[in-house]
Amino acid sequence: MPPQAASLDLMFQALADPTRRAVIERLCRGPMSVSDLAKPLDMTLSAVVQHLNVLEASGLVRTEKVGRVRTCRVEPAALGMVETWIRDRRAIWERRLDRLEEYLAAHPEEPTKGKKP
Amino acid sequence: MPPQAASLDLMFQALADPTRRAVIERLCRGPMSVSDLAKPLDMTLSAVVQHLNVLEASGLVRTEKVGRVRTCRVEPAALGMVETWIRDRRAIWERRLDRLEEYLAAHPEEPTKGKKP
DNA sequence: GTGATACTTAAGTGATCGCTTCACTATCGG
DNA sequence: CCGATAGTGAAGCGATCACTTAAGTATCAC
Repeated sequence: MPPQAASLDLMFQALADPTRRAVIERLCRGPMSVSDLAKPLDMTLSAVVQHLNVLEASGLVRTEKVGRVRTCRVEPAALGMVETWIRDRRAIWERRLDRLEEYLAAHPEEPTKGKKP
Repeated sequence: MPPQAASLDLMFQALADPTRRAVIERLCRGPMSVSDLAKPLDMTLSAVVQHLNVLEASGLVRTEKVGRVRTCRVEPAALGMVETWIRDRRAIWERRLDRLEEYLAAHPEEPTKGKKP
């Protein structure tokens, strides 16, 4: 799989499932095999593997097979992409707020279309 | 709708769709009516309203109807929740990396289970 | 009032999702 | 070699998704 070919779509999609978020949380503490990841999850190994495929396709998780065990680890750069998108939106929103305050400071006590008695 | 009753599930789900992310990007620049939001989107007004329902249910967007026009705006606190989740994961991952470096510094040139000839 | 505007609601459709079962392949330990 | 372990692949199934069309309601401008 190409390294940075992952899209925000796939990442957000992957993060939308609680099972997959739980997998990521565990992998942030250290790499783990598929079976170990599956142990606390209340579903078949097959289902876990399918979740892992989604996570890997999104770029959030990278896996490597040695012998018969596939070891999974998080790809922090991918999480960083998501974080960046959100931070950028917030920055734009905050910049807008600043301009609004500036405007209100420049036009104090503007009547705001006061109602007629 | 209850104010902070929104879940990460719904937020990530909402953000997983490119149309909905585009809506959020536009709303970060300022509030907008449903029809204005719909104008550049290549789909029916009905479809846009459905996307907005998803966004509002997730807590990412708040809307208010005055007369016959519904005005939509982003809810930055919700975006903050998503950002926090990601930042927390990254923090855990980085803390782990630090411990690893510490360990490697304390045990320099550890043979790493050298292969027997 | 009339007519246009701004949604709203319901029903339907084809695609994708999350999961299961079952059968299968590879690898390791002894 | 054998049996257990670790994972793979495909088919199927009910639920949800992202739309559409079509018909409705409420508000505004005149």
